[in-house]
Amino acid sequence: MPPRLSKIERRQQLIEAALRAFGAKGFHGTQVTDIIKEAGVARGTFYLYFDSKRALFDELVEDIYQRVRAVIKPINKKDIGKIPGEILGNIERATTLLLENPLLIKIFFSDAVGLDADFDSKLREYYNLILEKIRGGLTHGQRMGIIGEGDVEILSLCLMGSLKELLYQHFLGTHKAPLKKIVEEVYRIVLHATLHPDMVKYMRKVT
Amino acid sequence: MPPRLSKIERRQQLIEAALRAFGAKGFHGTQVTDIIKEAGVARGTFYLYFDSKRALFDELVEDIYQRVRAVIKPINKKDIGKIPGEILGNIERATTLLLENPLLIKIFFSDAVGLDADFDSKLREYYNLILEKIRGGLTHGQRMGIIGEGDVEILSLCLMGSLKELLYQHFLGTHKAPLKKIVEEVYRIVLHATLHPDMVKYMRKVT
Amino acid sequence: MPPRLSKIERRQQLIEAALRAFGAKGFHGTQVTDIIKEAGVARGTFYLYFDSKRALFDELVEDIYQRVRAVIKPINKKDIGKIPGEILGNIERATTLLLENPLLIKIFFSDAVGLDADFDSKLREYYNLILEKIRGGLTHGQRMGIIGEGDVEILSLCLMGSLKELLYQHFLGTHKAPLKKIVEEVYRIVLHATLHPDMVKYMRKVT
Amino acid sequence: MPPRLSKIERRQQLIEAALRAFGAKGFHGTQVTDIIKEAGVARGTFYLYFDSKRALFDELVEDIYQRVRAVIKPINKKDIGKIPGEILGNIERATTLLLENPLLIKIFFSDAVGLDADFDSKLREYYNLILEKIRGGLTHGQRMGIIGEGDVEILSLCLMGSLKELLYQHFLGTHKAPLKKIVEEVYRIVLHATLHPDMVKYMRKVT
DNA sequence: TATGAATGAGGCTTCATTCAT
DNA sequence: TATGAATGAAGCCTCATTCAT
Repeated sequence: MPPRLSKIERRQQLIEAALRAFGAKGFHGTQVTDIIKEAGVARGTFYLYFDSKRALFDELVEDIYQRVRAVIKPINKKDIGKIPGEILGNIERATTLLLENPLLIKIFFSDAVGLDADFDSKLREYYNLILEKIRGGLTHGQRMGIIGEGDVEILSLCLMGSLKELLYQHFLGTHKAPLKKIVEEVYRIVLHATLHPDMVKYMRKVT
Repeated sequence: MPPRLSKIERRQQLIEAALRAFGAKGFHGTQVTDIIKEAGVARGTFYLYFDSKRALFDELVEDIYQRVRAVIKPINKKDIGKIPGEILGNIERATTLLLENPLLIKIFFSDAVGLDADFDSKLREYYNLILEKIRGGLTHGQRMGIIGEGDVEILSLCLMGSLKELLYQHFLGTHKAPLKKIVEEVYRIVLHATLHPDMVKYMRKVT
Repeated sequence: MPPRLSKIERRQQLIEAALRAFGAKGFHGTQVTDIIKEAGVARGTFYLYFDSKRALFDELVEDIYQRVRAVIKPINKKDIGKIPGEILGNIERATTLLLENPLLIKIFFSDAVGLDADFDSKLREYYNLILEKIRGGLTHGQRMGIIGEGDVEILSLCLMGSLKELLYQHFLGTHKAPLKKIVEEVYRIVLHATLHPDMVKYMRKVT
Repeated sequence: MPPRLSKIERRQQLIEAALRAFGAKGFHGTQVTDIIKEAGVARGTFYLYFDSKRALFDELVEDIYQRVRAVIKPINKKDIGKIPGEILGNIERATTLLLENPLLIKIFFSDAVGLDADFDSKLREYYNLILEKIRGGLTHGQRMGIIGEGDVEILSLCLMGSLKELLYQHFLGTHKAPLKKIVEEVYRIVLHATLHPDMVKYMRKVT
């Protein structure tokens, strides 16, 4: 009775159902029953496409991570004047991606946290890869005199933490500012907190 | 075998065992069995002190929250010159508390997240209360010309997010800077990101 | 191993296993384990068909009650001469039903008694509905001069009590008279205890 | 702190507490905790006086049984004219005893039923002893021409069933007729149902 | 490929009883 | 004799996964 779908479509259908279910109730709060009801398939069908509930979740998280990475472009360090704009672009694209897919935020920032030791270390790895990009940018910027003094380690954590918090609170509905506003403000804060005083002129231009 | 401890001590013993267990394996990963083994008491004893595994966890989280709140002192807004120092004090005390009790961080930032809808909303409430303090301080600061322009809502989220991230990464072991260093750096960033340019002279004094 | 049975059959199989188990050991003496062993299914299967051990028991009792009610027909009060025969028919049908299903008796009269306050009040309700029928019949009979004087309330309780006791003792094996004998004798007693002296001629006819 | 009581008083205190507790919630619904709270003693104290919750319950039931037996006097079969009065006396005393101690009814008729196979057979024994008395009286009465024809076995079960039902419903509150009324009516029914027609004149005298 | 009934290990909680003080 | 903290066997229910059709 469920319209015959190709293997890929059926798989996608299950992934989307799981996304909604995990997003709504978290990993532990979601039962396989919830997912198959949402997808409108039988229990056995689920295991035709995924090895386990956990395997599906892992896949979901990995996918989210890849999508985030994909929108973060390396910054062209040759042209100083363009750097702020490129940073801004990265922030904007990542933020847009996640804000447009609130469930991704919920799952990545909340369900995926504290699942178990194995998973936590994988998650840490993900964050580290993103952090490295930020760190790399900052270090480079300091060497070039764009970025002001300060501990790059800590600074990058603060940047990531800020972004995570903004996204998470946005998802929670506590703070429903429009995307554009968020991006602008984050950008302003980031630059204030990081830019070398002499660079403020570039900053103004962009904002 | 051990009616050696007073009721209060036994309770404390269980709380500490639970703290370790939850900290190590998260709420779902921790069985009552783990807690009682850790504490060295019988199964029934656990339920003599707590209604359920969940009730104990709730108590733990509530307790952490209360301890954090307790170290955050209201800022005396009369003496402008002292404000940065008082902010610094708050950051320092909260940070110290959590860094000295890494399990608190793990539980509050990770296990407690995404547990279920009910709990999430309670957690959100907690964060809101802390956010309100930050927001209040920033707003007041702006009116007095201490804090620069910018969206207070977003700024406060960034500040909290930064702190959370630093603490969490510290717990994860990714970033094991000494307490003093963290506090200083956070303070520097916070002020850079928030202070009105004219206030920089006060900032220098403190750092 | 057995997806041999239809959902309805499996359900019935479980009901019968439960009937035997409850009949043999009472509600508290019966574990879910007993029922599933008796039925030869796995633990989870039980909960596939019933919400809980208690829910199954409730259903059983409700079902017994419905079956008893179903055999008790309203008495046609137009034809005086037929009334005794119709009363006799009701007694006979109810008695037959229960004697043929001794476990029903055990469960309804014994296991179900004193289970808890909620259940007791439901049971009371059941008995009241049956009592009302008896009371109604007696009152009507008195108005028509068929039934002799006497407190209808008390009389109806005695009638029901007599029947309950006979059935229960029959189940206990204390008194294993054949069904026909029991029905006749009950009928005789009931009529002696209730009939108006002038009605004795009708009574003789039937017996 | 509980006023020093003699062993016997403390025991009695526990028995009364248990009577109330069992009466209110049944055997299974009553926890040792309920009894000791009601009695105001410590947990260990309970086991100083009774081997187990069950042992206490058994004792209670045995005691009820003895008290009922004690009020049922043998009937002097010499003087025909006095027999109805003596029967009436027995009914009256037994009824009075139980109606004055509603908890006894609840426990004996409800909690004690269906407890387990062992107990059920003991209970059956009790009832048999009482039934034997009734049966004996009826048989004797038939031989002397006082009691009419009919199966004594069945008749005696009906009598006991009637009494049990009246008492039970009285306890349940469904039927709160005054003691005197109940006794009279039962007596009337019993005699109607059992007496030889020629004996009606004696009956009238007593009522 | 799809179904959904069946499985059973796993985990939570209860409560009668014990025992050190 | 009294206490009450501690015990742990027992029992209920859940839910991810399997498998016969």
